[in-house]
Amino acid sequence: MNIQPNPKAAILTEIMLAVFRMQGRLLKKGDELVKPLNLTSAKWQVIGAVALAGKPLSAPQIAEAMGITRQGAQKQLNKMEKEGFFERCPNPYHQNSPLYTLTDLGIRSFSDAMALETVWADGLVTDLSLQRLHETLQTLNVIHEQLDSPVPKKGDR
Amino acid sequence: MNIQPNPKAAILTEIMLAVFRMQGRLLKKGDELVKPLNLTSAKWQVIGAVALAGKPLSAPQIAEAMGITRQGAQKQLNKMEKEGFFERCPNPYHQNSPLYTLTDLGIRSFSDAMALETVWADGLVTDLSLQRLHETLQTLNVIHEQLDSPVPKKGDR
DNA sequence: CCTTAAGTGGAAACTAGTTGTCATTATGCG
DNA sequence: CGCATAATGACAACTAGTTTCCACTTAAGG
Repeated sequence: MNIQPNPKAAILTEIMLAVFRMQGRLLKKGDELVKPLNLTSAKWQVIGAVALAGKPLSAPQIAEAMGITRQGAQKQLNKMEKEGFFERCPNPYHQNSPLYTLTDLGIRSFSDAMALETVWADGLVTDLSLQRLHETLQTLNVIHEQLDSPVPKKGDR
Repeated sequence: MNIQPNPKAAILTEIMLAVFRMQGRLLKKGDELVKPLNLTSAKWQVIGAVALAGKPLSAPQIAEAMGITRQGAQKQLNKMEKEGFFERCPNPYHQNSPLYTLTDLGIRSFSDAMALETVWADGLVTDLSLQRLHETLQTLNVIHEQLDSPVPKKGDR
């Protein structure tokens, strides 16, 4: 099963696979969690981006906060505006690029989702120490930063 | 920024966000890495599932190994058969459900991808200890197992 | 046997994201 | 001011997965 010579690289491979598995599971669980609020994981993330910014954002700003393309964010925004989670308000710096504000419904949905998520998360971490969680987060962040650097060529090591 | 009362749950939330960010980055990097082999991350994963099993698998078996639905796996398989990575061979136990074998091209693609991945992974883990990586993997696995249990009700804690 | 339930492939509609193109709207520089 | 360039929204086509339905095979029970 383990064909890779470097044991650290082998574990990293398993971490990558764990990340894939977790992502799928998290999205599914998230969808279930916020379904009563008429939300999906994706919509929840859009609302979260604006709520955490604490001010109206344009579509490209939301995209950047979420780490997706501006077209992807725009798609969700167009739907969510019709569903009443957001309102457009004029952007003083760009007439063609409105800012998106959370409506009352949007604000309420976010705080409801946050409440659900807190209860859920509490139940997941009982077996793990704070120290352990900290280290894990830090490790993931280190790997994530490394992912920004280019793929090394064969002669580079 | 941190509105959650339980510090462990708050860190877990950040771990979840880190997992989302990493998943996106990993897929993008994976696509770049195996593009010279005429592969994508998704196809690489399908090939990997069969290669690691060491024997031909049916579509539902591949789906289970990958953690996706059988229809999702079938879609990739139908495409990849046309592209010459797989061959169908008759399933003695189910005439309607062929087994998928890697062709020479499929086998070669997998080992080439593995070689590329090893070089890449080596470069990502130089800053991290084996111990640290082990603990991270273990933590992720604990969280993943917890994700299988149902969302706790308000009275459960 | 026959019938029923489970497993399977195929196809369609859907979610969520991507890339690419086009027209319009800023922005900055000469 | 005017013009090249960047930013933006709209739209279309694509990837990768999901759910849902239908039809056919297989397995198990009476």
